[in-house]
Amino acid sequence: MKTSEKRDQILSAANRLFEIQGFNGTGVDQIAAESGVTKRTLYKHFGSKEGLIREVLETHQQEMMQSIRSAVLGYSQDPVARLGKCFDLYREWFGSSTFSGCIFIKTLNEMASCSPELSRIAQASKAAMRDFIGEIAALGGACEPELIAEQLQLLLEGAIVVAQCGRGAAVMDTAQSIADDLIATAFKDC
Amino acid sequence: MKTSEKRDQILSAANRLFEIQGFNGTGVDQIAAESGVTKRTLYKHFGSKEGLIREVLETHQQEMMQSIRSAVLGYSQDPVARLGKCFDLYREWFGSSTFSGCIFIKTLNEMASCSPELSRIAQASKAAMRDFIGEIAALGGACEPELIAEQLQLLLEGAIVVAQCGRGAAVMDTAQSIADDLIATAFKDC
DNA sequence: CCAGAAGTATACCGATCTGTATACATTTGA
DNA sequence: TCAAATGTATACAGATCGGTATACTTCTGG
Repeated sequence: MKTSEKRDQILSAANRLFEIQGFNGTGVDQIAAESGVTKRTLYKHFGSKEGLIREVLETHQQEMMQSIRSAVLGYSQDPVARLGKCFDLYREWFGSSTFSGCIFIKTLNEMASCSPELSRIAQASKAAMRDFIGEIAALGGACEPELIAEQLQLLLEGAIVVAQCGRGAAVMDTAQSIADDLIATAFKDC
Repeated sequence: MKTSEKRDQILSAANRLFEIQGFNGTGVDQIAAESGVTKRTLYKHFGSKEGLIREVLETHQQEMMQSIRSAVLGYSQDPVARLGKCFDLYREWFGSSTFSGCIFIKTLNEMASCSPELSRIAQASKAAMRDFIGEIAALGGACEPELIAEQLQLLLEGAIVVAQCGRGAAVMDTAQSIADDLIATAFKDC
């Protein structure tokens, strides 16, 4: 019952507009208009604007993690190559013409004071990505999986911000070179 | 003529509210009320909300860089200690009870689509911090000042985001340990 | 077959938004 | 000293905000 074409159109348009204009900068009317539905339909599906944002974030998180998981796990069996693949995916993201930052960072920056619920979802998304890196490291036999996960997360989040500052995908040259050293260390002598 | 008590009160309240609630989440009425001035006075000083935001960002940038400069340059003559001091300052920032992210990252996330002018100011702020790190490194005789500057910027920006994700100041343990290695390398053999 | 779910179209509500108008008070510097 | 600058107080304009009401249509599955 959760599957509906109109519903997906709304989620897709809302996600796109929130990424470009932010949450408070995007009105419900605009989302309805660009989804090709009426406001009535939108509210039937999501109840409120905050409900819509919640669904957008959760759907985005689910699809993103699934996409990263399959790309990384299918790329190689080697943990070093797998972690490198994560950075490649971020590089692609930054290079895409529609890149305009991370919707979860946006959530923390814009909604933290008015919605603990949305903050929690955003934080959970970041934790899930860090845990995924930790899983890869642990499966590959890293000395301290949680340490390398936190280190790489630091680089990836920093890269998002620096890419937004006008450096684009080029920042990944720097990020990946630091990551290579950290990864090498994480799989040495243990 | 640019110095005025009321003007400073407005800038201070606006800066605080923007950091907590974001730009679109903060109304001019609220800023005026919490500054203890009327909207009329606010508009006499800044012309428009965007004009106010611009002044807030430029003032914030000026005061922040001055504060960091004096703290870092006064702390030691040793470039390694100076760079470490930058990380200490960020750790203090994350640990403060009012920490709620970086106002320039907020600007890029919320205003990029509606104000290239504000985006430019935010990007310039990030570039200024990176250049400052580059200066310290260059003065200290680093092999590649611009490289270490970009590397440390990556870590500092990442730390801001991760700190916002609930890790708080603890993330600086990880960031600083990576930075120590990068800094050691930057000042070795050249 | 037909009932209920899902959608459209349009108008509306009260609140809030940025920004302005009018009229008066206070401060201050040449 | 007195005029300009700066401020207060209040009301208002026009637009947009999130969200709802009414009335009608279309799709779909048991």
